[in-house]
Amino acid sequence: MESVTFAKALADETRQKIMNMLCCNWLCVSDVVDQLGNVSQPTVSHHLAILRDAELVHTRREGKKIFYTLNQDAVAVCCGLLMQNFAPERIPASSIPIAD
Amino acid sequence: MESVTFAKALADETRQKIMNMLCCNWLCVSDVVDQLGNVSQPTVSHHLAILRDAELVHTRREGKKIFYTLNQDAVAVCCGLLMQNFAPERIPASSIPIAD
DNA sequence: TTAACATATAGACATTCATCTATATAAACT
DNA sequence: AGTTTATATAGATGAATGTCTATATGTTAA
Repeated sequence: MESVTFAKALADETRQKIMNMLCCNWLCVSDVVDQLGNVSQPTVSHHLAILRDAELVHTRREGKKIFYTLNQDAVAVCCGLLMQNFAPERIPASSIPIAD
Repeated sequence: MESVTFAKALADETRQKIMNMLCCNWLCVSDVVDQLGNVSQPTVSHHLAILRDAELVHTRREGKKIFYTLNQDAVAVCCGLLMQNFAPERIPASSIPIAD
């Protein structure tokens, strides 16, 4: 089930902090480590790997550094899925396709 | 952080199955147990308690039975929060309030 | 007031998970 | 080639979590 993977990726405070940092920004691993301040580099790499496996980040290599940014499209799709599954009566009728 | 509680509540397949059953339906605990088929009654009660603590279900007592249904408003609010936090560039401009 | 039924709680157990230290891999520079 | 820098992986450890059985709580009926 796809939405479980998504939920598990979000189910940790440190990971959500990282996602916030990567939202609209490209940061390398050491930047994330510095901005968090209280988590080791391997732990950050571990969290990034979970986000990568869930396809919630984009990656780019630049020399020794590897940059990450949040994949907002994936987040939007997953949130849409959650809405369809768990809040179908709160989706505006205008956004529901007309059957033929 | 509120969105972590939400994500944790969703971060289990059995719990998402239960949420699906309770979406648009009022079911009592034993109904959920029967429909799941492979989980004990205390386990179902445990999952329902987690959903209740996260305020994701409504509850109603009827004699010996206690009925649950999904709180779709809460789901919609939480999904909206996730979108704002993690997909702000995918929110249609029309839905962004105009500053004054 | 017992008995039966529905749900919740307590305690135990195995698994998952977040974190750390130590080390491996990979790239750039001298 | 060897050193430095950046990131990933391996292994260990404690905490959190999902599940079960046994039992307590609460409600209805005889």
